[in-house]
Amino acid sequence: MIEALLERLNIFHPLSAELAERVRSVTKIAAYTAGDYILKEGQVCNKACLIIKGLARSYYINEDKDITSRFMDEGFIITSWISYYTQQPGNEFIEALEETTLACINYADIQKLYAAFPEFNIAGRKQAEYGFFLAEQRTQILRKHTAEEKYKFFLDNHPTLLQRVALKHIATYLGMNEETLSRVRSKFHRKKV
Amino acid sequence: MIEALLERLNIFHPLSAELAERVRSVTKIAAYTAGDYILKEGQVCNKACLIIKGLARSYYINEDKDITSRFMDEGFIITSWISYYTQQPGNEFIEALEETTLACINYADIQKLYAAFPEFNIAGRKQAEYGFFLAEQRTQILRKHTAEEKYKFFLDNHPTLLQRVALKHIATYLGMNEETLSRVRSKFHRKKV
DNA sequence: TTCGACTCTTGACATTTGTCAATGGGGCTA
DNA sequence: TAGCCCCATTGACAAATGTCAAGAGTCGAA
Repeated sequence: MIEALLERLNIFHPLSAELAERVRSVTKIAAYTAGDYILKEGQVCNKACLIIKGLARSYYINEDKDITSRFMDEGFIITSWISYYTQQPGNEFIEALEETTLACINYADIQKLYAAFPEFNIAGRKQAEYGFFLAEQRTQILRKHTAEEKYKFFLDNHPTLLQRVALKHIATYLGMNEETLSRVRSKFHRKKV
Repeated sequence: MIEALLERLNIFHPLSAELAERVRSVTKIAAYTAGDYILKEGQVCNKACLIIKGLARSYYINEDKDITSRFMDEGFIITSWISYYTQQPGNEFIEALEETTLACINYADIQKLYAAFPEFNIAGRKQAEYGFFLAEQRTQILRKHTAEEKYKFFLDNHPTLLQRVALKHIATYLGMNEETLSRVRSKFHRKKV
């Protein structure tokens, strides 16, 4: 399991044997079943986790409503970034949507790795750059004007998620409600036939 | 001028004399007046620039409409991140809104610095982490439901920009049109008095 | 000063999206 | 199999936002 994490880091920058050993020693494997919480509102996100297998969803509560902020699947690194970056309690929940296995490292251990192994900052930089890139992509979807454009963008960018995720969560991810998404879909698919 | 950039990098991680000298040698100062383009649609964003002084706005065209994606002022590092990260042509314009001075380094030179000075990755990591953080913050504004919530969030998070930026640009930044923002403002300020 | 360009505001109306309520289907459990 | 819960869909109506058009104020150039 931990080897998946090491492989991933190796792609960013080859790890020395010593660094690999140190990473191995601080990584913890965690398993969740559908519906389990990986992080709760009000907690500090004090770890970063690679998804080995499974699917998770982050969301927050706004005026009693559950708003999905991200979907994360295999190969993705889970954090609630604002809370992780500031090390302050955040407002996001992260929930497993399927049987999910994670490889996690604590925030404090990650900082120690950065300090002890300067080259580990190369992997850290590339991961942060990639996270930034994904965040900018997510922003694009919210800037689309109409519900139909948003749905189309979602289909283009996350073709596999439609099968794995409840529509009501996709709706809040796209910034609309369940019923609007349902109407857009029926209109959209009628058009295509 | 270049010293401002070095100071900024020093905060992230103290630069060796050699690295500082190298940074100095690849940094170029550029000046723009209000209305000048710093980047145009279709170009590859091949540099990162610290704003020494001034204010800039990034935007893109969607169905003949100009949609503001970010405002950037003193101390901010300008990139069009998706284009910079992928080194592919992007769809963003970046425009100076005031007399603006930048300290710029080319993408290729930045990569060389990362390769030649591993500790430079510490600064790069921290900058990317911070950019990621800001991107997540910007996303929050777009997830607010009503025009009034969005305007309130903008006032709380960018109190100084209101004086420096045309309202029509703030409107598209918040995902609404000029008239809606105008109505929200008149309602909002009536309430407060 | 006068003209024109631009920004911001306001009104009337159209369109889109949200809300509330009801219905049907699928899957799980007793 | 019956009953239940959850999900997705649909309809009728309400609310929010967009569109189009007009007008007032500011600024700078001729």
